[in-house]
Amino acid sequence: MADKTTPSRSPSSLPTVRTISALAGVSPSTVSRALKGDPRISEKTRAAVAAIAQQEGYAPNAMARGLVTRSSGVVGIVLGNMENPFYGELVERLYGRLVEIGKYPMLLHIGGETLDSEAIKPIRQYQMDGCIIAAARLSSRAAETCALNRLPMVMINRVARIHSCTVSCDNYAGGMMAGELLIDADHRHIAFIAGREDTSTSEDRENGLRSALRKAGLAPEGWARGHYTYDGGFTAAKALLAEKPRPDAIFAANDIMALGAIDAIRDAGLTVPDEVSVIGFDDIRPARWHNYRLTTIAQPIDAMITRSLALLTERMESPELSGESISIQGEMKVRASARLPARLTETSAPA
Amino acid sequence: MADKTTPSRSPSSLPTVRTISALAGVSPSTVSRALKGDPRISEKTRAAVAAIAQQEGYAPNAMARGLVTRSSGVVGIVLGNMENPFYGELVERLYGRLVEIGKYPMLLHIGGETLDSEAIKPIRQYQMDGCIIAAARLSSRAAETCALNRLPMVMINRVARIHSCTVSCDNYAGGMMAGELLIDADHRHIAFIAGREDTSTSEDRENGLRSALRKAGLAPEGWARGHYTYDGGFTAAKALLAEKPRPDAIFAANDIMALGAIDAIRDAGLTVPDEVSVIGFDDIRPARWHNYRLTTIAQPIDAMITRSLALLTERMESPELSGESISIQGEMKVRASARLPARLTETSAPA
DNA sequence: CCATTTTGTGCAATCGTATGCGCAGCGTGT
DNA sequence: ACACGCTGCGCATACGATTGCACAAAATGG
Repeated sequence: MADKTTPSRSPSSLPTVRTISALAGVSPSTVSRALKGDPRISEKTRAAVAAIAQQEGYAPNAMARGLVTRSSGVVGIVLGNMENPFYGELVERLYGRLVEIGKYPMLLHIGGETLDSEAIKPIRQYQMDGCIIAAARLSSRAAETCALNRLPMVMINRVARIHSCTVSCDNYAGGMMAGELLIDADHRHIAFIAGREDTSTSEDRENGLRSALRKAGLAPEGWARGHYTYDGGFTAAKALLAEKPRPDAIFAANDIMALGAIDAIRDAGLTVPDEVSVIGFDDIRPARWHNYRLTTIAQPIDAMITRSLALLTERMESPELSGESISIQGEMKVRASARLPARLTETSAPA
Repeated sequence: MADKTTPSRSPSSLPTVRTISALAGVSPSTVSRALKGDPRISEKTRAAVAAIAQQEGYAPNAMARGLVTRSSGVVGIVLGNMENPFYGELVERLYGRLVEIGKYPMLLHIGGETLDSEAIKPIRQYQMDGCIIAAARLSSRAAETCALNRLPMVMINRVARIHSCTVSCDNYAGGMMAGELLIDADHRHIAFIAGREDTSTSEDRENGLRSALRKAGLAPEGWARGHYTYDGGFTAAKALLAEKPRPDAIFAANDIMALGAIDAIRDAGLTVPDEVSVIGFDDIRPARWHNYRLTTIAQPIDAMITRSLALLTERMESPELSGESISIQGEMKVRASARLPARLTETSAPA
């Protein structure tokens, strides 16, 4: 009843390479080669096969292919806490760039800080081609496993404890820019709201600020932890405002905390930036909202993605390449949440 | 040199079922059965195999397994515009629930409205077990393909044009609740900010509002489109405020537009809720921010996920099940952006 | 016109797992 | 003691694509 070329299966079943080869009157190998443009296949056959494949809506089974090529076309991605819109923006843009290079993103983890070996299991099970890790770190056992398997991997916004690739914004320079802007505007009591403990991003931004302060002969005044959340930023700012002398400027390690800080300042009956200036980091979309108009250092998301993917694809071709760290300059976005230095205002406000 | 059980491969290579079977002195089939608890395997062998597998860090290759079982363990997810924090929250929670049932989410699309057949290609290539589509719809060709392949699929917050599953908040009831609250608080000029064209969510919420207005003998006043974005909500509100009579309340089809509306109202020198009340829909996290304290109808995200996954898993077992639509009641969160009805305030404000 | 290269295609093995079926070995009933 | 059923496990094949190698046909050179 069922001949060899069309084994008896439910009619809705997907076409396989055999279906196409039967229809085209060639062997499965020829179909496979034709479809991927192997130069050994004549142009005539290639066109014929392509036409039939197109018409039948054939697409090679990724699992079968992955089994033999040992490359699944899947790259894992792990994201930070989704309360922070930064990761939404990141994944949105990252997604598009990945499919452009023929890779599909599988979610490995969201929102946790440290990935244990359980969390990275799917990497092995699905033989992922690579992995992009934003704002998380690996447990030492997990890192070991990845290194052992030579998994191409790039961390965004966290330095890895193992020898691997890192792409980040130049957090130190960003912190310095923030500090300089505040100092230029004659702020003398500058406080800092830190992110989560033990995160290089927060530490680097803080160190940048401190360096600017030191250069100006100032000491840091006021420090609180905001855990990278809105509520954290809010309560941190509340605490800072209660100190004496009250800070006249606050630099938060990320935007979402900065927004919390602005709300806390206003909640305390003070105005931004007249009584307290606020600067954030990231340039998430809410930073542009009319109510906030947050002055901030924008992370160069697109550039970071470009570099990340370059590092990744290089290593997918040559796994022996060693780790590399790239840091890209951020751009200061001057808005309304921080008082401007006199030299900037005098031209725009001649009255 | 290389014996049969350990074919010559790079030393870092992953253990396979053969590795384990050789170590345990049993056949590969026994290993496979032992690890999935086949009752035909004796307890003793099972334990021995499990121990070795554990020690070697063995995990079955998902692609090889998927190839024969015709089920990949992957479910596709498509998300709406990530400017809206709602989808960040959704994916964060959805992710956890999926891994609980042993499925891994692969991103299929983000932010676009209509999925063409190109976009759903990975569904076939990776033989996905199912698909969860939030705030998007399928082109008719794409829908056809899915139906043909009997792909279990559930749409969140959009009704499908084909016979499939839908889970959504009861948008009509939600719109009505919003309307009733505003009317109770003696608002008489109630405007609406719509989302994107042709989205059932926006239309249902609007119809709910209209129904409440009708019941109170009121006509809707003011209508503008906000495209489900902050900026859209901002400009829509600006336009509405310029109309005469000026609306004394605005109901926006989602929170992000409502926040834009609040900012527009304040930007116009008016206060919320004294001069204009605002109600949103979703209960995204920024709605709780101190600056906004947005009164809104909360989407029951967890319940929606639960029901979605139930529909999905049912259909993964029995693909012949027909489509089903579930709508779940939302919960009104009364905050500070809408004036309260007298009956609610008199007890709490006895002065 | 024959030998040799080039070009295009097919055969068959392979990737790692799952599973129908067969087959030992053991226990049990008569 | 013999037949029979039951338990526990292995053999072999299938899943769908890729790819090294062999090989036929066509092109080329002498």
